[in-house]
Amino acid sequence: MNIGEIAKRSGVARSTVSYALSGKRPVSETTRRRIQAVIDELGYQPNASAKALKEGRTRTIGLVIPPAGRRLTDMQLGFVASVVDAAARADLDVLLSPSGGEHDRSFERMVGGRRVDGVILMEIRLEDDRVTRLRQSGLPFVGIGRTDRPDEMSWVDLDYETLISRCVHHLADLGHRRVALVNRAGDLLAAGYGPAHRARAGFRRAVAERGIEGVEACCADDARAGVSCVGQLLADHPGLTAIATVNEAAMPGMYRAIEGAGLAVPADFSIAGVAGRHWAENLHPPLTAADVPADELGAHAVDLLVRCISDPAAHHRLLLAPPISLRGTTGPARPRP
Amino acid sequence: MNIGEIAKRSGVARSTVSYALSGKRPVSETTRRRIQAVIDELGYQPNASAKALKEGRTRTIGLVIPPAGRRLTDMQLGFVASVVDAAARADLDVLLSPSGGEHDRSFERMVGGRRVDGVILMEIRLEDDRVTRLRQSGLPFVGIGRTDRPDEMSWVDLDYETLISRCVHHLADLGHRRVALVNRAGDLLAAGYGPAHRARAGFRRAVAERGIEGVEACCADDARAGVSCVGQLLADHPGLTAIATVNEAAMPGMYRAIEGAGLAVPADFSIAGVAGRHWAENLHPPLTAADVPADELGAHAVDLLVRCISDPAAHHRLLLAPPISLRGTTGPARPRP
DNA sequence: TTGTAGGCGTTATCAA
DNA sequence: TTGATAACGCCTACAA
Repeated sequence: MNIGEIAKRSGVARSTVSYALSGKRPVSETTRRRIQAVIDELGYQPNASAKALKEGRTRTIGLVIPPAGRRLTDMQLGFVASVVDAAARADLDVLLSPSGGEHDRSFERMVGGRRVDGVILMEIRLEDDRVTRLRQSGLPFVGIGRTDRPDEMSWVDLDYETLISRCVHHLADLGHRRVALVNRAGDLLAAGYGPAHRARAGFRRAVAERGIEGVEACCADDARAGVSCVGQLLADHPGLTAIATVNEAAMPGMYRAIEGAGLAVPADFSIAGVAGRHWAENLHPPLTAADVPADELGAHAVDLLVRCISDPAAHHRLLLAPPISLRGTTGPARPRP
Repeated sequence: MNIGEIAKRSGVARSTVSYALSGKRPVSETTRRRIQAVIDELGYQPNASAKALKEGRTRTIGLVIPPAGRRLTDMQLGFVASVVDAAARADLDVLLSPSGGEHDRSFERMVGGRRVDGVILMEIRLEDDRVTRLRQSGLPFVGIGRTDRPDEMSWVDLDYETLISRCVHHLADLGHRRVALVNRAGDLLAAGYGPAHRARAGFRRAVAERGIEGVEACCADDARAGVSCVGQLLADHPGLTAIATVNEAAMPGMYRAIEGAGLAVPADFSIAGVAGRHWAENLHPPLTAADVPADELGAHAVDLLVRCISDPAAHHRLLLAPPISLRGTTGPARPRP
């Protein structure tokens, strides 16, 4: 079914059908109705490829997600869901590309084949080939996260450095003198993943500012790694009384390790972190954390991208530092039993 | 950058460039090389819209996911990831549509605008408008899940009826005489969501077969609902000694409620369920469950869809009933303290 | 108020 | 071995 068929059956020219649909030229009420009747009867809808070819835009945005090998965290899932949702509200479709570091066919198809009008890039590294590729392609794009040259692109990001720093200050205020950072996985840190680096930087800064002792550990993104990582920390550092963490996925395991060591939270041991609100609330006990507004982040990213598309020269940035919500996993420091 | 430009700079006709790229017609080695050099230099890649228009196919599949309002379960996330991954392996792109029951613009764009060559439909209801719409459109599609007329479409599904029945039999074998089913959310059941209905059917059948007492409860898909639901069950039914469940997301809460009632798992109380392997393993203690092979399901769906696309007349079906993995949350029945 | 015609970038048929 | 040309379905400038 195409516009020519509709035109023929309505007894008008193809252009008249087109104008009746777009409203860009007045069409008499009678012909408009006749055309509409035929369209309704046959269930016609313009072919998206032809339209995209003619108009030079696809009304589609690309969303580049981490490849499926490593499973997405709850927070990342929140981003994806909110991007898809915000795009749908703006009548934009979303094309997904699971692309990691190297050249990736689906990414290349999306960018090189001009399948999309713009791209949202998740899980950006401090140095990122995909950013380079997108810049040279001229396609508008927005990062959820930023590289080490943040002024050269548009992005929305969480201020992990500030957030972790606030956690440490909060713990120091409660009298904790020996605090550990449970960071993301070691390979992410090694690969130059921004949040892991910036969390470390914020941790070091705050620890120095307060003159307390800081211990750093990397931990894979799952509950079992959390158990062993925190188990090790507790064993190695008897004076440790608190943890600051950005590793959402490992938290259930961290709780378990603390409990397993015979410590009560927050009476004997404190935890503060950065996590999705839903995640923090559903832990037991609910986690004192800076609540990552995943929904907002995705919506903001779509919003910025739409602006980048209409004005490709401009860059837009948004750095969020949500406040810490006290939920009861932090308390006054007390020497460990 | 388009094929005409490449042709001009290579000093050949547009068709020659096209053939050099597709290999559908012999091109002399020298011209081929000359063309390739220009292509490499300019980084040319055919425009996807033009190609789709000409070829009549987009090399894209649509994936219809539940709208973002209700957040996806771990298992659903696994489906999405595996579909995207399997599609990427087959050099297919994935267009996402968050569409629930009613008419949805993004769904309509995808189907009516022929933006995709086929569709994978998640979270199908026993009666589902989207299935009706897809059938009339003639677009090949595969359901992850099936309607109450399963012979009229292609699908992959889990045999929830059999799986829950096996859980009940396993519990009965251990001597449990009073067993509860913790089903998915009540509104899902009311909306005619297949897995919830089939889980109930399997539960009732097995309970009848074993002549034991069954209690049914619906529970929203999150941990806190699990706490209150199981808390209520334990309070209302003192003789209850085991639970069978398909509500993955509520399980952490269910554990918590059981623990809160002073019961140990599996010494005092048993649980068996259906859950993603990753999920079951990461619970504490690890859950005895039929492991949903989410990765396989997604890959199978893509595979079936590809076959449906090449032969639109045929229907393909796949019903999976993975065995129960014993992990230590079920034990001999013992009267509750 | 409506019709005609050209072109978006490709692929494929027909000729050379 | 290669080139000219038509066609995919749509939108829109121009003409009537």
